[in-house]
Amino acid sequence: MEWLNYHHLRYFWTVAREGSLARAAAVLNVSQPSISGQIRELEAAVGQPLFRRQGRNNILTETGQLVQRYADDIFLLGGELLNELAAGPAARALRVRVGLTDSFPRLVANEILRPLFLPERPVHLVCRDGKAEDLLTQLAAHRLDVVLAEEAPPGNASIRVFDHPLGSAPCLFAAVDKLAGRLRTAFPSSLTDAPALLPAESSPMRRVVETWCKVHSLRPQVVAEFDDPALMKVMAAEGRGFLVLPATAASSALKRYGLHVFGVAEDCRVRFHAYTAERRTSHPAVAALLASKAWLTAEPEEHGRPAGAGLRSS
Amino acid sequence: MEWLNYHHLRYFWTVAREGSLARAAAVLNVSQPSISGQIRELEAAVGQPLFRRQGRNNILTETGQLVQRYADDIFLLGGELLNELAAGPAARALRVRVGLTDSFPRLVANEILRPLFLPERPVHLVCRDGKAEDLLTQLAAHRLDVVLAEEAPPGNASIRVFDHPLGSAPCLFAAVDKLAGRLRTAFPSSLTDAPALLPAESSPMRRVVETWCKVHSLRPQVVAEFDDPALMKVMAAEGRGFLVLPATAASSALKRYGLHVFGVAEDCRVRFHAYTAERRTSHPAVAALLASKAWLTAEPEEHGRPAGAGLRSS
DNA sequence: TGGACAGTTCGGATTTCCCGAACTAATGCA
DNA sequence: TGCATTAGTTCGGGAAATCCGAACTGTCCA
Repeated sequence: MEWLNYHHLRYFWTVAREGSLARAAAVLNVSQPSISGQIRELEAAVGQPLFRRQGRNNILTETGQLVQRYADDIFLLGGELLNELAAGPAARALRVRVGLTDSFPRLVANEILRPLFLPERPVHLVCRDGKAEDLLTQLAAHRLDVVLAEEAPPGNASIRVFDHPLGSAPCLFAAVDKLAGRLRTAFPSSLTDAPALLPAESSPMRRVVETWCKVHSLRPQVVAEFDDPALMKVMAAEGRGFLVLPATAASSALKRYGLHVFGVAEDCRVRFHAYTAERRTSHPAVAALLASKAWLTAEPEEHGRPAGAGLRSS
Repeated sequence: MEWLNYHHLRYFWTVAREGSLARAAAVLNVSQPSISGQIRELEAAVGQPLFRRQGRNNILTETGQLVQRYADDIFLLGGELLNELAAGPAARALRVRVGLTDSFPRLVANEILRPLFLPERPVHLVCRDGKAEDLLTQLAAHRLDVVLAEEAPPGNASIRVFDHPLGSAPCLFAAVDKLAGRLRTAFPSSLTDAPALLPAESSPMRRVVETWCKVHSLRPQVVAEFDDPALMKVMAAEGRGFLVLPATAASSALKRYGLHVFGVAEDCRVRFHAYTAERRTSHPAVAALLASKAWLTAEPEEHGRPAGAGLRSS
């Protein structure tokens, strides 16, 4: 027996519930012999009797009870599905499946995803983490609706992906009060030899910062590097070094960990991208997400308008 | 649409998983047109498209995703059922469904049920509480294998039940140390005006005790009565009164609550009964249960062999 | 612009399912 | 004890579903 015959199973299940063939026949709008035959077939497939005749009524064998318990669940699910379908698509929560690259800043994601929560319709958000490569595979297989990343999608891939740049944010430099005070003067050159807590080598954020440092001839002392941004912030709160954050939505994180901004690098920008599998997504919530970029500091037309302790690229 | 067509659903599900009609056709050993047709029928039944053609491949619509999630669960269950059936009945845990009347002493039940745990085969015990009447209905409907009660089954019932007396146990009288010491002397006449914690009016245990008291012209002061034996014991531990327990397996309860036996009434016995729906049960574990009565104090041939502070019936 | 690929439509064959009629077994009542 | 009643089975023929191959349509890629 390769597959369960759900038709037979449904007849069996009805008989088990109703307690007799005759009643089941009435419920199913079908004649007794039909049911009798179908149950015989199911028993043949299972290889064991499901009912035992006890005088004039049928009682379930042990195997029958087992089958009944499964059938209960199976047909309960089927009923639920029908209910949901009958309710119509408008009543259902709109499902949005978002992939986040591991290094994608969580607070930025929070801001980007804000417009998903449309007023018209309840939303069911599914967030999956993963490496960019895996997420792209899932996107192509339509198991994700959109992927958020910090880079443009790799060109080499055989997978077809459409890129939607969401803009960029300048980097903030932050640390505990004491360290921040020391580094604030003469920023950014004060970073040389300053203790740094950086994202892991593999992350785009790290590459951006490294490049920027090289351009400005800065050589901070790397104290630690992290895959996990939360751990990084905890360490920063302990005063072990400064860290670099995208400006977007950084304030709540800073407050939470008691950190203070001591510099902004307008010309050191992280970029945020959304990938979709189709050029024009048909998913209304994703469309809303791509349309609304109000949350982001617009990319400046030209470099070098220092803000606060910002600086001009050479 | 009254019922989900699980045949159509399975085809749909396979296509959704495999990603294409052609691959699904190969997996299902069936031609493309068959699948195409079946899916069309499912879509007609659902009233909404499940797939949307995107260039040369099919992707799931929102509704399609919903259906897929349900189908995942449904066919997972079906697969599990087949696995269990293939493993054969010997490997499965033997399911025993026992009904306990609300007032049935839990510790006695524990002793009675001990022989269920057969060495040969794993057991899955299901214990249900309820009023005797409800339990009998369930027994008749073969939703229980055996019911444990403290009385013979009511004769009036139209339901056919077979009674298996399991024997009886004498009543113990227990209380906290201090109270027990006071009541031990001149037991049982010391019970008159002593503070009593008794089971609820409705329970057989209560009736047995009441009758016994009447026969011996004892009039304890009823302080409280309980449906819940655990609460009764807690109160007893507080020293609010004495309580009455069946002798069987009482020791652990007494130790747990710091209570001491100050009297035994050999002629005040609670009886234990098992009911089954058939005269000779075909359920091996239940048969084992009925066969083994070693746990019980045998009913004495004649009354009045005082044990400890026991007494002779007048 | 044509060939390869993926899926659909169509008519006819096959399998499964279903029904009514007749039959068997257990129960209940006289 | 015997007969009516209830519950289920067996057995044909007929209806419905499912299935297949062949021909057709649309998309992609070279």
